[in-house]
Amino acid sequence: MNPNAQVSRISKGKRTEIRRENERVILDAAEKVFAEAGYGGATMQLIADMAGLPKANLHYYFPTKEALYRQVVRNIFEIWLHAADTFDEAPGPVEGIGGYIEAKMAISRRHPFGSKVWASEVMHGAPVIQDYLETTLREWTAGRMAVIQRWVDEGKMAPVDPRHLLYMLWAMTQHYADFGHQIETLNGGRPLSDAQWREATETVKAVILRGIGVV
Amino acid sequence: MNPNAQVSRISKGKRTEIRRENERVILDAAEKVFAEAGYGGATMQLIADMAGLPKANLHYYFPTKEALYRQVVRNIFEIWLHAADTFDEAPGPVEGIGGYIEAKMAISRRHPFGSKVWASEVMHGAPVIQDYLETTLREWTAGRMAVIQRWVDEGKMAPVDPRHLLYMLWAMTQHYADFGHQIETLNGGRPLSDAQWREATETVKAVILRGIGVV
DNA sequence: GTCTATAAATCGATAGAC
DNA sequence: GTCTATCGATTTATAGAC
Repeated sequence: MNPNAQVSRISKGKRTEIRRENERVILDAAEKVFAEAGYGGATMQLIADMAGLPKANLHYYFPTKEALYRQVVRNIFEIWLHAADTFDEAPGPVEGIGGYIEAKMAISRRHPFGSKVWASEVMHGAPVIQDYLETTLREWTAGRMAVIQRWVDEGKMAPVDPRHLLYMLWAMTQHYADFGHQIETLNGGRPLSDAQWREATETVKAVILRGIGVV
Repeated sequence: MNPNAQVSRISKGKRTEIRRENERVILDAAEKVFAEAGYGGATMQLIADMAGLPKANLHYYFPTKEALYRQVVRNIFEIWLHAADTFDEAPGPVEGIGGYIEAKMAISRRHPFGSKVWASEVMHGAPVIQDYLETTLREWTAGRMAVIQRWVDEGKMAPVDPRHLLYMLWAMTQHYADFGHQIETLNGGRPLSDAQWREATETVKAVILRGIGVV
């Protein structure tokens, strides 16, 4: 019997589909385990159990634990980047910054694990995505700072330092994901309801938009 | 020869002093290593090297890695708690909340490792200090929310939800410690200067105080 | 109270049958 | 492409001499 028998029984397209589906299952499990246990605390066995696969299969799809982690971080980074489309198309700070806050709060609710993995990566000195910080993120930041500065120059908002305003927006919106456990505990042990998420988003928007002098 | 010979050569007070000094050195090293590597990534060997002691000595002063970690987290928690003395003695939100922002920003600069250990602990579900969240922090939060609500009722500030305002203050001030590496990278790889820390603090204060309608 | 040596457990990664 | 068994390295913790 040929040990490669399955190669001839399963089409190339089928194998590609199996690979894509397994990679997705593994990445979802890895994101959760890395978020809840940290990189050092996460084990391939834990991720394998969460994904419902034998541990060896993880090494078949991702050569090392670090390669798997790297892919998780990259996926999150992509989500962050596209959260600011509202920024570029907005006529002014009310729509631009208000919309950015709404988009980032929605991401915090939808991708809490990804946000935590990102926070953990940065807190530990960005050993894996340092090059991204120095290239992509730096350019992204410079572009948005320019937009904010233009609004200031046009008199559309109070003269606020664009850099620190961006940091404030990142901090407040990601806090609801990264410190979600603390917020949940202070909410009587219950996750925030739809109404409470709306309340949080509206409060952040109200304070910031008033704080930059546009309402 | 008596193996306890040193007991008779060293006084009880001297031994207490040695213990206190060694515990301090170990705790300082542990705070830094836990912050930079995470709980799972930190090893007793790394902490011992950082402290300049043999690994076995750590186990002499702290029975387990978890007990050492627990003490590090507790120390940080105490620092957080006393950061809000300005809150209680202030006549209004300008001094109270403005002073709180200044105090928290100063702590972020002075204790960046502690802030990161706390953030990491909360992000991973607070396995060690969950009871503190449910008791001390909950009471602390309720007390400050009452003060803010009183200011709102007295017309001293705009009607802003006290709970989410507190979360915003925590998020923005701690961001400068927890995401310090990212901020440093976006600052050309250099730590923030004295002037830049002042600028950051003033920007946060200006936006928040204007945002709650007191300036 | 200090330190070396080591026991006991765990983890990342791989070999090799299927 | 799947899975069991296991190797080799690392880690927490301790034993025991000094």
